[in-house]
Amino acid sequence: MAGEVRKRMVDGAMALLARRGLQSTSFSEVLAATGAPRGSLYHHFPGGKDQLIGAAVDQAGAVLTDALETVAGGTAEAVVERFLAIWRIVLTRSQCEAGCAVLAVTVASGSAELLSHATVVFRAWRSRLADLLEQGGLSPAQALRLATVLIASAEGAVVLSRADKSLEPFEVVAQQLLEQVRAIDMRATAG
Amino acid sequence: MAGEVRKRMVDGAMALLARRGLQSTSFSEVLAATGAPRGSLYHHFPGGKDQLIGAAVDQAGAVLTDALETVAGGTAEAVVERFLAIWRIVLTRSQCEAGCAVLAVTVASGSAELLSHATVVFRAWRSRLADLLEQGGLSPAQALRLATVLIASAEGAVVLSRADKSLEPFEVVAQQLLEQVRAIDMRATAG
DNA sequence: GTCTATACGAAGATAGAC
DNA sequence: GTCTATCTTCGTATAGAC
Repeated sequence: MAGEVRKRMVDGAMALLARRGLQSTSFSEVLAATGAPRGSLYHHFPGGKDQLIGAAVDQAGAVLTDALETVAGGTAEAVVERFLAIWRIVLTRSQCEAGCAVLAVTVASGSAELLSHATVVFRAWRSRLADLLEQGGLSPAQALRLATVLIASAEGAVVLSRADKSLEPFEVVAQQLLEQVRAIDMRATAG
Repeated sequence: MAGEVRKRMVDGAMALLARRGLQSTSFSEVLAATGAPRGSLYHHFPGGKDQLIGAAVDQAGAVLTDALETVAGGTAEAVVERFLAIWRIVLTRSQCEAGCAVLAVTVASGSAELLSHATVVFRAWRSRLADLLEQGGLSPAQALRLATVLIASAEGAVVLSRADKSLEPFEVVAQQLLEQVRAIDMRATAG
């Protein structure tokens, strides 16, 4: 297939971004991690590294939104649980050595164009999460607020757990977020 | 003074880490940003770049804990407000282009030794914040939980605001954190 | 304690053969 | 579409004069 090698490269870049940051996500590392041929790099990515990283950020965005679709139509609590579960998997699978590729690019972005990819992905997450939470019973305003808090808290919690090499900070934050959505649900049900 | 040049270098490294990440915090950039003499680098930091970055992370930790001391003895709400105000200043002063130096190192750490500096700083923040919140009226367990949530949420919110080039995501999260500490306070007062 | 010069390697990017 | 070879730039690190 035509896009086979390209996909391997994007996957590799995404994984490296999440684990080691923008600096270490070099062409050599991507090729070593994927076994992709070096000669294909500028064939698939004539724009060079920025194009490869941009594609990796976009894909990281799509992977998460896709993973969220399994709870479309569920309760707000189920949406929060699903979102947290995704990040918990990232941490556990990597022994707390990997995190978010989009965050990694945001805090180390060399070019404005690359940063704009991260901007778009975060906005898309926020927007989709808000939709799902609204479907789950929250008011539009509540849904948008909670979506923002959810992304910020989870991203920060993942960083703390990486620094601590322990799930504990993440679980403390996860617990708090679940209590929060339950409290909103209760108020909505009561009101 | 003996430590004058060294301090300028650490300050410059800290600022660059917060704004552009670990990759762009090169010796050349640090020297260009500080006007410090190149010949002094390995005199003050025989351990090379890791030692300089390690010192910058340590100092970033100290800067925040120092800034928190002004609310020692205040209410839990005042502690939260102060912590948020510190990050708000980082964002506003930089037009949302700077964030946390410790986070930057955590997600791009090249060496285990460097990561351990970040580990220590995050733990120190958490511990000191929990102390202050406990002094402000929270139970020890509540204080530790809120300190963790506070750091995670603020760190994540700063990243979102950087990606969005807008204070809005940060303010949404800040509002939520303030409501949270007020709710705990009320329960404590009522109970 | 500071300076200049330089060695060394890594990374991004390009050229041209196959 | 892939490969090898190479060029340039940059960043870390060292040496040795002042």
